[in-house]
Amino acid sequence: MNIAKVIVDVPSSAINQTFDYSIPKRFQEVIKPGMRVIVPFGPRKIMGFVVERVSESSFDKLKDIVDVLDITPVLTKELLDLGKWVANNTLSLSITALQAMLPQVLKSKYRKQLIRETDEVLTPELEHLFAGRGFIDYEEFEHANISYYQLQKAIQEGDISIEYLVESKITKKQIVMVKPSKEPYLLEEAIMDIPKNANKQKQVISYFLEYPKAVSQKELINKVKTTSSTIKNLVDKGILETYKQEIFRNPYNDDAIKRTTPLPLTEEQQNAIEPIQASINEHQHEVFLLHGVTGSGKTEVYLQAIQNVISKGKEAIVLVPEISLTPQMVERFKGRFGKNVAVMHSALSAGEKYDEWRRIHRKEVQVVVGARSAIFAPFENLGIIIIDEEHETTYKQEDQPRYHARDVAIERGKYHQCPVVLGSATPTLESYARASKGVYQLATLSKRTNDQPMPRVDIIDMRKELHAGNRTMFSRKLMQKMEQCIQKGEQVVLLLNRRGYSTFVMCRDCGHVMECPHCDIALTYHKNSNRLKCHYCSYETNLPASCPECTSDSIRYFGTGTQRVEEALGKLLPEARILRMDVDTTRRKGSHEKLLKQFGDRKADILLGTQMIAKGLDFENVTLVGVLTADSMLHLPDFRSSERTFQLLTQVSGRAGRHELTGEVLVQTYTPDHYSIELASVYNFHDFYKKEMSMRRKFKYPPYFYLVLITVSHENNVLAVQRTQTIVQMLMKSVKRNTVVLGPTPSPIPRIKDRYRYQCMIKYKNEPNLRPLLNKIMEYFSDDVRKNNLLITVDLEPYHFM
DNA sequence: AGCACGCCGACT
DNA sequence: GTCGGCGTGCTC
Repeated sequence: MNIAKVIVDVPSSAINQTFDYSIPKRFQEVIKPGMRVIVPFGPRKIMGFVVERVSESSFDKLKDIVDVLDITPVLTKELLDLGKWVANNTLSLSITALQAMLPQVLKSKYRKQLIRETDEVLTPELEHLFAGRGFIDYEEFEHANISYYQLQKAIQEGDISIEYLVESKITKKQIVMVKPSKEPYLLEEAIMDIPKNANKQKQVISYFLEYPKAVSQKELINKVKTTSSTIKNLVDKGILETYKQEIFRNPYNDDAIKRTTPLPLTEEQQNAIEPIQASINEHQHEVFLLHGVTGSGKTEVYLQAIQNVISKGKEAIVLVPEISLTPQMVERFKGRFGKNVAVMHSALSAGEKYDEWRRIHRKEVQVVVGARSAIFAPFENLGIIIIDEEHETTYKQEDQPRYHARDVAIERGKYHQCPVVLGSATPTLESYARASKGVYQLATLSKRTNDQPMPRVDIIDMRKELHAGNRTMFSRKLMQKMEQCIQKGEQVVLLLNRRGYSTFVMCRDCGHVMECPHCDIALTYHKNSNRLKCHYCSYETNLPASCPECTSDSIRYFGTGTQRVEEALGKLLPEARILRMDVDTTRRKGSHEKLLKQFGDRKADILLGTQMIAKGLDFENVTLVGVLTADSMLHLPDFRSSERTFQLLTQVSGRAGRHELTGEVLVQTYTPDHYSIELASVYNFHDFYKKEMSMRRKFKYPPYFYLVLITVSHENNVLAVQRTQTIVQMLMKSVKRNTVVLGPTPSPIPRIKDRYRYQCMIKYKNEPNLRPLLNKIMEYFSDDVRKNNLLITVDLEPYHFM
């Protein structure tokens, strides 16, 4: 078994296979599948994952593994297999799938160096480049204006050699520790020898007489009220010694979190949790869809199921959408399970993420709460996987590997024979349909735990406002309600559904809209910099003083950005204190929490924001929720737009009246009779489900059909269409009769970064050979991709169509 | 992907 | 003879 099968770190379809290496004697006891190794690959050295150990290879010129990067495997057998599964199911490369399972810092960086091998004089240019040094970075050579030929000759002569290095990005946080280097009785003697005036030094030694254990320098300085120079003096005298110790960053202050105990469950909760507990106890894989209205206590069900899992010595993964992974959310889990919880969140630094990952890897925790990628937590004894807010699209990764965390969860659930719980107030049609068919088990929580009714929702027809002469973006009713609310000292949440709308600049005379010269999309106006920016490439420009088309100077910005709403609101309600929450005000780490805390402390009357305020907020003093433009995403080119609208309205309505005070919701819209808005306003998920299902059936969309979206892009418009056309033809030839192949269609954004984009959509019910077929197509175009800069992306079960 | 190798054409 | 620019094929 002295041969290792290795997946090497080369993201290319030509390299998407294992390579065999022989394991040198010194590593034979060490190397296990799942470890990262360094292997020679052509002239270079690169990182690779050992996936298997075997005793024979069909390749006869095996090279040796040159180094091992891990002491224990970073990937378990299960995760290696899961990587293969992910690669197969998303048409991605094995190496990409494996890398996606690990924290960023475990990725390798590569460096190339030139080594001087002789003392003899080199050419003047090369002498100048080395400037007396024994080796230099290859980059330096590239920047210096020296011909490659010259270097090549020096290499041939053996005067210079090239070295390929593999480097790690790992940074381990270290602190300085101090401890006495003598026995206590010797310390007492040492005190005598300290000069009379060196009081602090004596105090430090006395400290160690009392607590002879090692202590961090920081803490010591704090306790004795001294400085590092005192300690350094004692180290120089040989009385103390310092050393560095690696510590784990803990971004959350666990001790400050109040511990909670399980709450008594309502009858509904009890009914919901019983089959889940049974699945845990009987070690049976099953998928549960927990359909619970906002405020119905889904989290308590999760917590008590996890409690059961922990008590069996097993582990739990909880996935939460990125935006609702707020400190409040984390506290609920840390409050119940304390230090037994790791948190994986994109707001953590790379080092912090690595430390949290290691806590899981070392089996120091049994629970991980995290965003999408936490589904790959290296647990070996999973007892439950929970996906909260199951309908959120952030669970689908938008770049390679394009996996859906829900699918991965179910795959892991099967392996570990444990339950997977999908929770939502507004389940996806896909999941609800499966539950209806009995593929998933459905559990329903229809009542709020505080027994309050859901807040009343009023739909306001904005067309009538316009007819009545109200040109502001606030209806008269909303204005009146806000005023009342603020007078009573209660708070308002205003949602601006900005997707599909942004502030664009248009000439009032000729109608010319400022667009990006590289992408077919309107530029977005940014007020703080007074510049126009493209959201798809890095292009930006100054706001022109006059229209570039007709030179008119009546060029204005339109649309309803949060900044504009804030301004308008400030004029209409000058006495109101407004807190704005959007990408601009929450970019800085921690600012999200700070804003929410301010609002919670009633430092503002109105919280104005985008999607991010729809999720998980729980403020007792909020009695009015206003949705400014409910239909802004209804007209996006996306078959899920009705579903998304329904989900968002339901989620945001749940923000009002969560406590004693009753809440009220006002929904402004230009399409008041659209079924997604009407049915959301009466909390009628069932009728929405039925109506939307009939639409999906009619237009052949999920859950009735599966989808594949192929996007082709190239600088040359004609070439892009032609290649898409070829793909469509290839598909048509091999596909079943009831399968639909659409295209070539220009992408909703037809050009990005000067590349023209075309799409092909496949709708199918059953195509067992689709994956090989798609692989064949990709293979067919591999030359065009390599030489011609053609780009083809295949997205199985897409969630974004732009 | 990233690298070497080799062929070719331009320049001195 | 010297140098740089691509196109091609390989990596255990």
